[in-house]
Amino acid sequence: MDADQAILAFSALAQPTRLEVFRLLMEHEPDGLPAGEIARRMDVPHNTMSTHLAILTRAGLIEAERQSRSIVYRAQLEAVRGLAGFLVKDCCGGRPELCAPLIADLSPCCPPQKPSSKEVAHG
Amino acid sequence: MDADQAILAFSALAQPTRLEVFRLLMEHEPDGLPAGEIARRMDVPHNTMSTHLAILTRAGLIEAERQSRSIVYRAQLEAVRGLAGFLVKDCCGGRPELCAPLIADLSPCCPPQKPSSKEVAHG
DNA sequence: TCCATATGTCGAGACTACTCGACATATGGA
DNA sequence: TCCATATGTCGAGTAGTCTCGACATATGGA
Repeated sequence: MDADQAILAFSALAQPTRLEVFRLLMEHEPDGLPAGEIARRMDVPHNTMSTHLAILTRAGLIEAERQSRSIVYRAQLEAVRGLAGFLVKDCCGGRPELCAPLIADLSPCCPPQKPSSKEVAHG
Repeated sequence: MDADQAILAFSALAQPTRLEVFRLLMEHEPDGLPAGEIARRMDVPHNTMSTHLAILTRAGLIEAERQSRSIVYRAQLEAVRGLAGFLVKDCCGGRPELCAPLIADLSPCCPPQKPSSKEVAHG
């Protein structure tokens, strides 16, 4: 993930509809959702949504695959990894003392156990 | 970090000059840099830079503090933590199996070792 | 007060993004 | 081929962003 790619990703996520679409597709991993279904759920015209989906795709955050008449979109976990890595690693810059607490704060997000309740305490 | 705040942060970082300024200020933690120095280093007019700095500040990514006649800007590590957390935790959505590998990829970025010969000095 | 330095704010032009109607393309079925 | 469904592309209007000259504000020194 270089700076140009990061800017593409940041731009793509800096728009309410697209951010919600991305989160929606994250929830629907690994099955994905067809374009029409996404547009319906977000209450956005299909052509407007098509533009947003193209921008997210160009940023590498989602990927399209045709399934019969539908085109199913899926979130790209690799992109999230790359973008979060860019944010955190970039801050390191040879200075782990800055970066370490950032990662330490992320780790409790995914404990090696199944969460029974939805509580996520941060702060 | 809620969605609105995340969008502010993504928008702020989705611009080449601002992304570079943010990285520059990360390198200069915890001393920071005065606005004029930032503008000079980036070869950008001072008023243009002032606008960019205001946007980064409004997004919570940096903070200003007056020191005599200068206004010194510093990166906010808390914001990086929040944004990276939003990216990764948000992907969890009650599904640690998605999130865990993302964090696992970040961890080796900051091994628990001290920087040996590379002295970190502001130049 | 006056001046120099340091930074912020305003306004306008150029550029870009968002939206959506209209049309085009692609698939499946009869 | 014809039709219905599903999605993409184009064009135009509106709105927002980026940039920078000009001016305003804030600090320190004499």
